[in-house]
Amino acid sequence: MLDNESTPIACPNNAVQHAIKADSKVMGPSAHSIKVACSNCNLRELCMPMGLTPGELDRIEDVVASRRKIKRGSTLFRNGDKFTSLYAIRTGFFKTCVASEDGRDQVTGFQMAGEVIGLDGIVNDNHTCDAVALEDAEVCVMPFDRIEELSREVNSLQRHVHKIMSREIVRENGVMLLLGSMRAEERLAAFLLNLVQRLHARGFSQSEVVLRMTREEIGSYLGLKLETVSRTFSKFVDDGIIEVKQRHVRILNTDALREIVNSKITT
Amino acid sequence: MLDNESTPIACPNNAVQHAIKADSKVMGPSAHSIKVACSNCNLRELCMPMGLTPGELDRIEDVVASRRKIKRGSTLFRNGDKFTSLYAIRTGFFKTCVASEDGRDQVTGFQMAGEVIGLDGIVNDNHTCDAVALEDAEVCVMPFDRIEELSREVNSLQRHVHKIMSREIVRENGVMLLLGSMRAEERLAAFLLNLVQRLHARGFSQSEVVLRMTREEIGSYLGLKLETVSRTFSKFVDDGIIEVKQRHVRILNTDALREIVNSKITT
DNA sequence: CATATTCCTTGATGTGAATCAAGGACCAGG
DNA sequence: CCTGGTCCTTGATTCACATCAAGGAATATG
Repeated sequence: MLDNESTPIACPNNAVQHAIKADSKVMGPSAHSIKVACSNCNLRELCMPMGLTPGELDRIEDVVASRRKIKRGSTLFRNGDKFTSLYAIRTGFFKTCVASEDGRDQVTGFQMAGEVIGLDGIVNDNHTCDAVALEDAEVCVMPFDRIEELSREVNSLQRHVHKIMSREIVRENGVMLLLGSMRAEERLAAFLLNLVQRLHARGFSQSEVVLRMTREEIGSYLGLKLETVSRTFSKFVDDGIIEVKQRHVRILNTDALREIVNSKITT
Repeated sequence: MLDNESTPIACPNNAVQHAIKADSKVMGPSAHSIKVACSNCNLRELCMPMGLTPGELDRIEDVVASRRKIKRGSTLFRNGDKFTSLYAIRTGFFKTCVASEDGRDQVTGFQMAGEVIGLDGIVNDNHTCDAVALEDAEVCVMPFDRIEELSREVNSLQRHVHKIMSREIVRENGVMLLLGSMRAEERLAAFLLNLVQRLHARGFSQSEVVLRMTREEIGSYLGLKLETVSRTFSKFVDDGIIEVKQRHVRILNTDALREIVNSKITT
């Protein structure tokens, strides 16, 4: 439930946050010539090339047209923008959010390195949400035409694209369960567990998180007000489950969080 | 927002509920020989064959392996079932629901004729939700292997499959907005508007709905308790916005419902 | 046809989270 | 270093919805 990435990846676990910097160093100072190399990218086990043979990997590199840097606070795409491409996140952290006509705003997800965003745009050739960088970020731009073209030829890519979309559907099902039936503590516990699980799959600590988003953004995602998020953090601290210092969260008792999520409401 | 089917279809609007019976009559008494003919199906403008040329249409008929009838109350697939196929609904009405380990249950959607279910199963080769028929139903079984195979050859089918998945993602975004930020009245109003809009696209009335689900199921979908759903219905009746007689709902003032959904919370 | 069962409505009461409010910590920029 | 702004915490109060409870309508079943 609530999994963005349910497939755990074997990888070093002692890395500190921000350790994954993809291959920017490898490429050297001529990096702006933008010769993409998925084969060298540290994210290849998580990202688009996942499960491809080396031969197929060569071909998928043609899909990545270019890279794009996004400054913290600016948008990769916006509601209403023409849809052209999917984006694989190389570095950085995004939120996606939808808005209703009357100005209400809902964060629909937080995305990190190796995840793909932009799927919402396919159906109407227009994006229906905003993707905002919560820290300086870089994405691989993958024109959707090319993805479709190549996935007609490379079966495993076709399958992978389908899985990415299906995974997003399943993730959203989990969020619906969360929003529809959980209480504040359960929501926040589920959120934290999901976050560390995904970070862990990228080589980060299982117990430490530096939150990239504000309390208000967490609240929007979880259907809570920022005060409630703050209070619930404080409650967890009082209970000795976590330590919180601003955006730095250390999880002291993962099992306690799991129990909170699965609090059997004996009905 | 909350649209399952945002594309309005030109079709007769004076049909009564249950008018769409696909082509069962056309096929005659030998229907159980199960020779599928999307080309004859009344749903072809909504369903899988949407936007295909006649030539392509011939080929997609090969995708539909068989039909399957599902009695009211029984499941088409269940959480944990092996994923093999997508299902296009020919007749009837389904709900999909996910459950958490501790037994909580969340309806994630209601699906009607022409809609495709089963997408959740692609990512892990297992279904992660239950699909339950809310009335006697019939589906076209489309083995996913075949869909993938054919969509490598028929570009418009490939595109269509992508759009179906993307549409589901966008729909769920809308539900997240609803669950995360709307109040009971707004949720129910949005639900009713969405339902009639989709029924209207199938030739039914814009103002009359026969609900196929219980108050409890509506509540689960909307993140409310059944008593709240009932009370909110009563409130709408008091306000002269709808008439309710059990599961039969007549919408008297669509604009009022729209205003409720867009109730500007001047914050 | 009688009766059980499911589903729905309505009232009374309780409560979790929202709202309102104030102050404090941290950060960026002059 | 100061200063304005953003972000966070905490308390007091309110409110929307849940919960508890009872009865009634509709439907299914023997």
